Amino acid sequence: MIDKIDDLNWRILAILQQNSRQSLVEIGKKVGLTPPAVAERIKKMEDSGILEGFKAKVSYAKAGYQLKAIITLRAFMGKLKPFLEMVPGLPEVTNCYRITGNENIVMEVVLKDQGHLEEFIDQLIRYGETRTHIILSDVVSQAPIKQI
Amino acid sequence: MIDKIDDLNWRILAILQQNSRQSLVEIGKKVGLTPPAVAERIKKMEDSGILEGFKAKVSYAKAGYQLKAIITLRAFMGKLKPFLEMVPGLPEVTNCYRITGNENIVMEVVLKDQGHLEEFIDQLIRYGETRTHIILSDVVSQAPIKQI
DNA sequence: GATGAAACGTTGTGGTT
DNA sequence: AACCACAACGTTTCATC
Repeated sequence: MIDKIDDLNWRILAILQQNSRQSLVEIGKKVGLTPPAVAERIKKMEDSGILEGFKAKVSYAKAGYQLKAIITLRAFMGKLKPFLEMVPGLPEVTNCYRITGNENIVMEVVLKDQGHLEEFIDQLIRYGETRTHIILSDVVSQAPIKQI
Repeated sequence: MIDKIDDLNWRILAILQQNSRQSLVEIGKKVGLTPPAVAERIKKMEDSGILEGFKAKVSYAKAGYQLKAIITLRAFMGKLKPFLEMVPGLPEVTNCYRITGNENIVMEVVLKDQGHLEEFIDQLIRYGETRTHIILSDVVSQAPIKQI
């Protein structure tokens, strides 16, 4: 397996992060390799775990989720574990992290409307104290990972 | 253009969000359509903006970013606009949102190590007061959007 | 990594419901 | 309007160098 990423692979990663639906011919032209060489490099990066997958990005708004929010949770004593087991089942939660600091959890959630937000927060109050921040706009959204 | 998503399209979206590198033949088998019918549905969803794109997911850790953090910023008077113009140029910032509440901004950042984190925070102090939370673990990560 | 051939997938046309 | 069948085209993959 490979562990360091060379410049050519960084360029391939940049291309695939921007748009993964390009043919090996197109990618090869951009980086100066033949299609089989590109295919082999992509396969090796998948095998080594650098490339975790290829996913479609769906518009939250067009899918009917008009509201996004950041919610932090400060779990009650003994309620963190039940929360961690329950949260992957919530369809509204797109990201959830355990964090250091006064709060234990931060979540990014998508919601239909304010009523939906209210219902969602009501589900959480038995696990801990929440703080909600409505997202007004995306400044940076899923920026590609760049070379250090 | 289409504005509502029918059940068949939701199933196609679920498949593409899980793995966008499946052939039209495979997708067609799963949803009970022929490849041209699947292709036409995907094209229409792209045209209407429901499908925003196809992107490769890269491992932060394997790319050399050992640390993730959530940083909130409470911008100083007159410093929010300069910050919003500057932040898309920071390679460490993968997501950045304007939010309601006491803080104006929440960011998700990737970093090499603690020294890198320190340097990064130092860049921000001229724009406002920051609060940093190290991410200990991912509980939910880029969950697919589901049907309401 | 390149080349060339075979296998496979995608895309367009025409026709059906 | 949405889908199917089939053919033409492009892409991926595999053997060999």
